[in-house]
Amino acid sequence: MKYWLMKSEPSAYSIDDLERDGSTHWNGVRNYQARNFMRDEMRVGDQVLFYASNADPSGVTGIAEIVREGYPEEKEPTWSMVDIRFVEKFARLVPLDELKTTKGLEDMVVTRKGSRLSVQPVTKKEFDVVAKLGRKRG
DNA sequence: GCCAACGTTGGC
DNA sequence: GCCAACGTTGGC
Repeated sequence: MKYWLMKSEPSAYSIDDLERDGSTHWNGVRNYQARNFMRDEMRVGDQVLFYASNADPSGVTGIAEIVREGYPEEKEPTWSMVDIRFVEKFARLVPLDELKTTKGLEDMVVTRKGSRLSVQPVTKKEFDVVAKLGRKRG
């Protein structure tokens, strides 16, 4: 099983929207590297850290899961999408600041300066550390 | 809203 | 194939 981090601006689509909808199509990704992860590497059951970007503060807000593997967008088949479903909303948002200073997360892509990749791989260890932080009441 | 850090496009 | 111009992302 693989682990991922996917970004969304909460003004566009938040963890609350995902909880309400149950599942959603993850379309609109227009970056080749991100597309290739979705098209080639995601498998049903993979776990996803749901990240709120451009937020106040930005950070991880919960967990989702891949329920449909990469398939082409209808109007622009160059691009791919996956389907995800809601798994869990964290007890608290884990801010980017905290990710940067938490031991064991030094190599997370999202903590690197200038990392604009909206779909990123994370390790199981990183996933577990973040999930533990999110479940802890702050 | 600003702007640095990217990724993409297109002229040459 | 280079690289300047342009567009976008996303932290702040």
